[in-house]
Amino acid sequence: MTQINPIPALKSSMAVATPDCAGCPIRHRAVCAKCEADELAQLEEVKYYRSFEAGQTVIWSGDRMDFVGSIVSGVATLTQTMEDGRRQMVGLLLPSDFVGRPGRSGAAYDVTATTEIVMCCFRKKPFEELVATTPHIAQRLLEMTLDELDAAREWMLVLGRKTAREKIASLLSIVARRSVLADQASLKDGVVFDLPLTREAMADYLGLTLETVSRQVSALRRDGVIQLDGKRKVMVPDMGRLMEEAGDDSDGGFLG
Amino acid sequence: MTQINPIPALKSSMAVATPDCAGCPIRHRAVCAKCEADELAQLEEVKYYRSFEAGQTVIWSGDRMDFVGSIVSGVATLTQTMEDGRRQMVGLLLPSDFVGRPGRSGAAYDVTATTEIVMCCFRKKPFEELVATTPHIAQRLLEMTLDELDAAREWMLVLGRKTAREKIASLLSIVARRSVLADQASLKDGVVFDLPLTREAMADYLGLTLETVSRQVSALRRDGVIQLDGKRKVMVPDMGRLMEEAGDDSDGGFLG
DNA sequence: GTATCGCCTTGACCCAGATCAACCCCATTC
DNA sequence: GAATGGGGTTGATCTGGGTCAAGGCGATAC
Repeated sequence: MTQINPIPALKSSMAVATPDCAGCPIRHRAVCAKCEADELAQLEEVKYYRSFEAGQTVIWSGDRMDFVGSIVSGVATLTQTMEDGRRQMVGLLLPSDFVGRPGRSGAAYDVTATTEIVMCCFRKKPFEELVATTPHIAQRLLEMTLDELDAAREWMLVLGRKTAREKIASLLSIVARRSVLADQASLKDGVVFDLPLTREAMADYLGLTLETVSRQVSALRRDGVIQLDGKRKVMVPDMGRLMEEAGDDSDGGFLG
Repeated sequence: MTQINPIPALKSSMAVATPDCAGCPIRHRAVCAKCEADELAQLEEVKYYRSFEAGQTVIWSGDRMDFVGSIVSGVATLTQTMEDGRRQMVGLLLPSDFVGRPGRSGAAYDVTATTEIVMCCFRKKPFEELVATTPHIAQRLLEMTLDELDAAREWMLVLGRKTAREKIASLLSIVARRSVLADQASLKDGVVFDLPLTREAMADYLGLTLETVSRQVSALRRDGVIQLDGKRKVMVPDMGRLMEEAGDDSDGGFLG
């Protein structure tokens, strides 16, 4: 079961992204300018990068997990599987998202790369020591975990009470918001992004079948809520409209 | 909207429970024996108790929340509501569960007492200062938040992929496990507990209608998985059977 | 007593989304 | 360029759970 890839040499194509480590939990979502330098000094010796190809499993549920880290680029998913094969995705990991659970020895979910990804990892022991001795780090992790908890609870509403069409719109809306933030693009009139998930992965996230996903995506296209360029490139002419379709009661601060 | 009850004098009937504060995040789920005394000394001056009657709202989503705390006795719920009235419960708060979000100013969900409850509260400012200066506290909170995140993700599987019958069995199984732990009762053959939720509340938790909840509860009774004494008292002759009905792939350490 | 109210149950019917099945599209590979 | 295979679409049909409606039951009020 356990399938740990050897730590790969960085490809030259990654060299641009890695020196700044956009997804590093310490640096990117900065804890504290004052102490950041010291923290990094401590961490550099236990920090390393790993990359995975689309479709590869990063770690299986139940396996020992001797690192924590975050996504630098690409998209990964957290999924749970029942004995009879029913699957539910419980998290979508985009760049800057944290992976791993300080204080826990095993992985609780399957982590799978859905695109090629690069992760910034820290060996778990020294990272935990840092957490134990540096209040700001534990606070920062608490902050990030609370964000994840909010996201999980928002998703409970999606899973429990929304229609298939609203579910699709909710997913597109979330991916659009995150992608756009990353691209620093202005918007309000027209957002374009790549959908990094297959129809099946979308179905697993939304608690639907892939056929229903396909039908509802087609319906949203037919109704002009989205436009498609190929299967994966999505254009949203009016984010407000999309968020209405998602049944959101606010724009989440996305629009002016 | 904002509805804060005056802090009530403790009833004599509570006096038994409160001095030890079973639900206190610092004490009950102890952080560290060594420093506990100091922490408590700091906290006592900002710690107080509040009680609410069944049906009362503790705080509304969006309201300012100037305290954090935990449930000492009784049961409360976290719910989210859409504009059109669809409701999804996103958390069930049992004794020892934490309420509130350090570092956040507003409540994210409606918190409602479903039975009479007693909470142990801390004023938020001083609590946050303690968190900022005491690594163990932040770590303990991180630990508790990770537990909640796991629970939320487990619930995503329930909401997204389980049938109505499995959903009911999952809920009964969770409440049974928590109640029994609290009672220190032995088990393996026969568990009895009170279901602190109306059929409607169960429906809101499970993403079902109250009619479906009623039908499936009846079906589980008819099939001998549970026995009912009145509407709320539940007897489970065989926890293993119940967990099979819930579709759980493990007993969660409950048996054997 | 009986009226009222909140909560629950049960039945009849309906529909959103699942299931089953055929087919399309397009990138690889030989 | 034919074969293969992994996504994706679309249609036909089925069904689990929703919706609507009619009581039941026990507690409190008069």
